[in-house]
Amino acid sequence: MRLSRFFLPILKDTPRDAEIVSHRLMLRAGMMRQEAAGIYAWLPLGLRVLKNIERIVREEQERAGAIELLMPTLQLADLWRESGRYDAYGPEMLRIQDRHKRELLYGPTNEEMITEIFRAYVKSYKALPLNLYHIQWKFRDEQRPRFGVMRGREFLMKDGYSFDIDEAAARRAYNRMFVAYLRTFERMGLKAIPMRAETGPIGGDLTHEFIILAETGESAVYCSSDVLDLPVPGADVDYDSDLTAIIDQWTTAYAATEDVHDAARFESEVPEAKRMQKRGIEVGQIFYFGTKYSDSMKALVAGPDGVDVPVHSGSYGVGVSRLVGAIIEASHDDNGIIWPESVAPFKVALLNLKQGDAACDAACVQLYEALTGQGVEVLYDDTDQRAGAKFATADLIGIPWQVLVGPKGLADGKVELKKRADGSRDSIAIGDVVARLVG
RNA sequence: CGGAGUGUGGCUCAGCCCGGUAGAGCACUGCGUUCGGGACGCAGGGGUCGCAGGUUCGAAUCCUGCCACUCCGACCA
Repeated sequence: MRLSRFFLPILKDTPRDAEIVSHRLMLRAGMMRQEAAGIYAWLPLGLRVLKNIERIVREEQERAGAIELLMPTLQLADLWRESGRYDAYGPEMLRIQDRHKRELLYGPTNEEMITEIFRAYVKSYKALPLNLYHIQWKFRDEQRPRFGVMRGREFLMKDGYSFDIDEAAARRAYNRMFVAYLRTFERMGLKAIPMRAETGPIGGDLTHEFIILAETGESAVYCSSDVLDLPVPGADVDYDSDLTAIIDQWTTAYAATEDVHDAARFESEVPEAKRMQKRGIEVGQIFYFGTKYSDSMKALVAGPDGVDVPVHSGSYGVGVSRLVGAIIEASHDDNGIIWPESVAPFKVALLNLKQGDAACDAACVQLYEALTGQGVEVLYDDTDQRAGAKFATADLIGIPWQVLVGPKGLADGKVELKKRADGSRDSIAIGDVVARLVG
């Protein structure tokens, strides 16, 4: 992508309404624009990041055996009356009426709808286990949206739902998602800690929140520092095997959100030097809630003995849009965002330090074509801004690699390769650039 | 929902207390000079001063009501 043809509305000043760093940087980097409280338009740069996060979530869900579908944003009120949540949910649910005066709602979550879909088709234990997920926009009319995309009213969420014949099988499904989540967040460069948590209105008795430690986090959390060093399962993890050992390893050390924190236990179990009392951002949550919805909504399957039993379910959420902010909170410096390569909007920023200089222009075009030809996503700054402004922009939007092409280096056939994360620079021959950046 | 604030050009703000018909910087347009860390000069364009009432000869400024947004708290699959 040539910057001169891209849409990247960088801001020099920090918008007044933005308090926390991720919100400020997202606005300054031209990633999104606020349209109303807690409602944002995703601009091209922000959308690229959002899509990359989505892709990682999707890949890890598929790896763990979950199957993607897509449910609508609007749901019928009657469906929610079946589970009893239409009245229970309260004013956070956005209620809408269509022209026929039918009551609809903009979905805050999808347990009811997925249960309705499940019960319409699945009648036998032989079709189980089943895990269906989608990545869809949700709306919760928060009383107080804040922190940019970290707590919006409209947000993109991956929500998945598992269906099993009994509790033991459902717990295996829960464990698969537990492992998938560890992998998902690690691939985004995040250290997410699974913590015991309260179940909330969705119900259930087994749940973990995946928490990123950050000063700007919304919830107080308590954990042993031991959880920081645990190994995340590799891509070769066998989801068909017994994952209990991994789960035990990750749930042995103390880690709890404020709601379920037990101060006495914390102090007796965790040596003082290892006690961490921090703030955290919730980027995912998994629940096992048994037959809560299958009972009320009559989602029954026949077991091996031919008798219908309510299916055991869990739900598994990842805050996709929230992750954009969370990653920035975890990875930035005074100059701007520092994207992990896996989610970066572009891998390489190609900076023409003297636009209009024949040699620089030619070298940039050559590099641009060579890199894009190899499938590398390049943002080529071919604007007539001064070099300093180009550096500032590239740093602000956080692209992992910067290739600096200027007359000084070019005289020796060289360009500089700069790494955003640590600012290190390498002077390398033009011919070596592609090899350095591919693979 | 309680408390505290803020609304003036695309962005950041000044002007308001003490009423006289709107400014600066950035951004944008044109020309020129510049060009390896956010350039400079000259000339331009762009604003129902959140909305509605009221007071006044006259309101961005004073009064009343409303709306929006932000922060703290409560709340938060």
